[in-house]
Amino acid sequence: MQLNFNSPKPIYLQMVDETKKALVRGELAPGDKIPSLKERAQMSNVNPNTVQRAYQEMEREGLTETLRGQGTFIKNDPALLLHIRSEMAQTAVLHFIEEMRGLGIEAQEIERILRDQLSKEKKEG
Amino acid sequence: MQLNFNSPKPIYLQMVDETKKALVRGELAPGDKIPSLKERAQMSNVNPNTVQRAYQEMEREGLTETLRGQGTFIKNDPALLLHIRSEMAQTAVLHFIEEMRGLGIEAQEIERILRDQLSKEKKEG
Amino acid sequence: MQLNFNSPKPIYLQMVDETKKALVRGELAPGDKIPSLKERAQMSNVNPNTVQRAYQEMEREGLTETLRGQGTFIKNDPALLLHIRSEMAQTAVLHFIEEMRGLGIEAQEIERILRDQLSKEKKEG
Amino acid sequence: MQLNFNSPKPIYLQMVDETKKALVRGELAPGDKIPSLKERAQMSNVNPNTVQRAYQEMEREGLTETLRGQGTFIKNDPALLLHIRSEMAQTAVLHFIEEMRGLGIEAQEIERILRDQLSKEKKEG
DNA sequence: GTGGTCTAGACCACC
DNA sequence: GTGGTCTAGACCACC
Repeated sequence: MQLNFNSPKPIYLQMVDETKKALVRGELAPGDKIPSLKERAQMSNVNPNTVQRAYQEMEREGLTETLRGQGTFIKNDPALLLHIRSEMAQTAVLHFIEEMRGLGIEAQEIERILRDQLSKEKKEG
Repeated sequence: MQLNFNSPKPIYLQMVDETKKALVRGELAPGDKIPSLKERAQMSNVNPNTVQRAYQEMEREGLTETLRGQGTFIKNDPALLLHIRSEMAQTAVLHFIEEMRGLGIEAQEIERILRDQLSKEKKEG
Repeated sequence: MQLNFNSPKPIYLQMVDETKKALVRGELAPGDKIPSLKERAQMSNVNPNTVQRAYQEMEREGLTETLRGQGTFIKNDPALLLHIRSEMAQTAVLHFIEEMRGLGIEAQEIERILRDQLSKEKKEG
Repeated sequence: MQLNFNSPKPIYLQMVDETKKALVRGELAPGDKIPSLKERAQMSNVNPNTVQRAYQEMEREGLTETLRGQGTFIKNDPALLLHIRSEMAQTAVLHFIEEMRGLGIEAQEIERILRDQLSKEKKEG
């Protein structure tokens, strides 16, 4: 859960994204309780109201549900994980292609650039 | 030159990026005069102060130079275009890979997802 | 006895209303014993403190009476049922009219909208 | 714009409803600018953050749109007014019928009670 | 302890 | 001046 306090992207949205990623990576599972507002606020060194805004957004998106006085839980919906995974991957790939096209770079070269970078990282990593 | 006024990315940085992309795509060439603050402000429906900040940033990055009383010009440096192109493509591909890894998706599947999307767009487009 | 835990209306008041409705519908009768705090708390999946507050409120409104060691009973007052029925119906109709007037909808159209909805439900139901 | 500070219904939701009603009653029109956060906060004797939450909710529901630095406007969508009017009237009538059914009161008597109240108000008013 | 609402007030980008 | 984000901290209903 690394937050970038200098990013123009609001912290509460970064928190939503990080929660989705944790779910997709299997670090969270449907039905899991997520930390309370105050716990998360302390962990992330952020104001509880900011956490609340993130949790509110997640609830609005159908990612979590809240049980009064008990806390907030990842929705226990088996399709949720796959849905979020494909949604986020789709967003990322579309954004990438759009960026490259904005540079006048087309399909073949886009693929090549990705392949080059991946194999470069493999050698180095 | 499409600006997204709801993006958290500051408008002036969006303007810098759009100028870079126009250059890379060949819509602008080294040595070209770019619009005056006021022209650009009207074209983009943006406050002249915002344009000024974009122009300052471009100057700071070595992308443009201003000739007193004559206006602002894309720097007449033959290497500039290639440099910006590879810099922006590099940024995009690194960002994309990082996003996908954040979802627990690794090299092979990243390539597959990109390939799928590109061929899907080819069919549809 | 359906409680809405996301309603802004306090749970204990929802419980009072539900008890009144059960009485008016004849599911409870004057003189009937109502469940103990603990029973009701378990049935409704609610904290006993919340039930207690509901029971206090019902006592305060003259709806119930408690006999030491024997439990809580719907008051054995023949007029009670009719009184509550007309009071709740009155509250509902006044609230409805006020809502509709707030939308600039006047008597004739209010009646029409109600009639339409009732006949629609009749056909469907 | 009368707010009830003692209602359990959150103030920000009351503000959303009041704005919808003003629109339906014709006191606001599509395209109109609504008061700025600070103006509205002063007018309503409420904290600007509370107003902002109301405005945010209206934006989320597609009722308004925000132009950076210029303010918040009722969306200029001709269908909006009728849509909200019928949505709110529908909600009210369904709620009313449900309340009455909860009291064991059925169609004919529901209609009669409404008619009686309306003609009573006519005589008195 | 748990989330929900609200106040008070700061700082920011943009007009 | 305009809305957007964030902090700090209060009070509430419910557990």
